[in-house]
Amino acid sequence: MVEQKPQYYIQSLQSALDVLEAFSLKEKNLGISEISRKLDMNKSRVHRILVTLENSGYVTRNDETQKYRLGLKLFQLGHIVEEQMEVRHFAFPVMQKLALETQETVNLNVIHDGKRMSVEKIESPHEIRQAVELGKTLPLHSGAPGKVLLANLPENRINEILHQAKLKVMGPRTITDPDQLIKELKKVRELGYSVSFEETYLGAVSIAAPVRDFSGKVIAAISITGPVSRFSKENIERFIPLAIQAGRVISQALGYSDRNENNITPGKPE
Amino acid sequence: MVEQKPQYYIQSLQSALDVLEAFSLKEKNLGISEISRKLDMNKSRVHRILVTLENSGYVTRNDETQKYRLGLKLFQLGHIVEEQMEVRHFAFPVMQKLALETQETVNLNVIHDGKRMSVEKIESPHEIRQAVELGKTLPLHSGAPGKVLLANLPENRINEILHQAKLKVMGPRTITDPDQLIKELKKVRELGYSVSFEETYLGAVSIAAPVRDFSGKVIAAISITGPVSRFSKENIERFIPLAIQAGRVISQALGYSDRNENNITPGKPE
DNA sequence: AATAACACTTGCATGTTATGGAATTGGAGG
DNA sequence: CCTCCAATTCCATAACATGCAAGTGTTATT
Repeated sequence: MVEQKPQYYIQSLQSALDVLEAFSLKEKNLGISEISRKLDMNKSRVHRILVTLENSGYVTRNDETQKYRLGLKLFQLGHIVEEQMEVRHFAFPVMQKLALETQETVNLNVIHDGKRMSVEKIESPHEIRQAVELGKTLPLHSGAPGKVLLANLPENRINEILHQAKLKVMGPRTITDPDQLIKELKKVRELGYSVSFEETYLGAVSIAAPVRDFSGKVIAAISITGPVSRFSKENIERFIPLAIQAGRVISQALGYSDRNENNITPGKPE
Repeated sequence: MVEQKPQYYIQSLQSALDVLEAFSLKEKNLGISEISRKLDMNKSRVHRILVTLENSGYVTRNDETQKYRLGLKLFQLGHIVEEQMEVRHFAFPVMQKLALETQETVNLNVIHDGKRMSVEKIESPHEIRQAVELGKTLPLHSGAPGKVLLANLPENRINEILHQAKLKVMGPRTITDPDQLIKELKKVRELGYSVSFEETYLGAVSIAAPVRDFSGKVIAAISITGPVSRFSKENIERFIPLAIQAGRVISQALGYSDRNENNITPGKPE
């Protein structure tokens, strides 16, 4: 929304995309006037956009309430995206193994739009566990998977993200000082993994390691998350190499050859 | 595409949606000229649409090949749709039970855009099994789940679908004669289930039963699918009541009260 | 190495068509 | 019955999406 706009681009289409993005799990049902207010758009414009979107199944209307929701066409397109993400296929069996070994929730995270997003998950069998919503986005500066992804971005991108706005406090121990974060990210690059205590959620610990493609670029982060109560010092020390190893196995499946394991292979600058 | 267009609708937006739908699992990577040819659109128009879509993450561009693919924003929106489909949540445990009892692939299907679409699946543990792509659409006139969904549509919709074009042959035994299909659909309504032999795929058998919402309207079909070799007469006779029962349990979870089990409750006309 | 073929990008003039505003209809609540 | 708010419809206007044509770049062909 506050992005710089490319030169050749279509404003009317952008408004329609904004309308789609006005919907969320928290606000699944929206009426024309609501959207109109929320996006500060003329009502007739919103109306016409919704009529067009509905005609192609991007939204559906509930005849009773007259409100709209996101439609099945998005389910369909979303699953095409899901299917074509190669990393998910390679990652899944490795994630299963990791989940079995740790009995904790395992996630695969990627960067989307300057945030991190979970694209695959296996939930812990414990009653108390992290429940993940696939597709939900969280900031990069908070939590182990975010830090792994952020740490391996080109330096200018890191600075952009750290300085673009005040870093949002997500949990009790979110690091919001850019300088401290820069140090932390350096450590993440050197160690090849990241741990976070309650940075994003109260009572949650995460351990994350990078996943690289054939070129060595970090394209995802694999993470183990669970409640502080089960993440004893011993468990954490056991989990860290498991996470690193899992990341490495997926990377190799993607064609990355990890010849010199002690060498730091920085993310390929774009 | 050949739909009648509502009065108040935005052509430029429609073109952009058409561009999105030009992508599929078979054609995941498309260049500007390809799309331009495929949709008979001016190249600069396609270019500008893609720039705008890319800017919001609806498509991504591969810098090497210069081609575009569908982007993570669609994954995200798709998962919102997935989460908010109540029927999936109620259906899942019932589907698990059904899969366990039959050891065959179980699917939940809904109607989308005059076709049937699988929105949830549990695959058979057997090596030889139906492999389902969630989100893929198939015609309603072919296969047990399609017939269950079609049979419970209002009569005018049925006629529309059966007569709008020549019914496509999908498998060795697809029924393409509208009159024969109408008889078949009547039977499906009376019996409360449907069986299909190789109507959609060579060697595949399906059994499907309806799922109703609180109002009695059929909103989904639950199906069991597998290879002819395992669908002996005895197995089919065993599976049919299991499918019906599964559909009934889900319907009840949705608030449908099945007071008179022998009464036919037709789909509520819109 | 030269040339052809093709894909993507850009600029600009044009008129199509998306837009805002205002008026109308419809439904919910008091 | 009246009020309020939401959705729908109409219409005049000019904003801006569009097509065309030229430009750049890359790959294939001779």
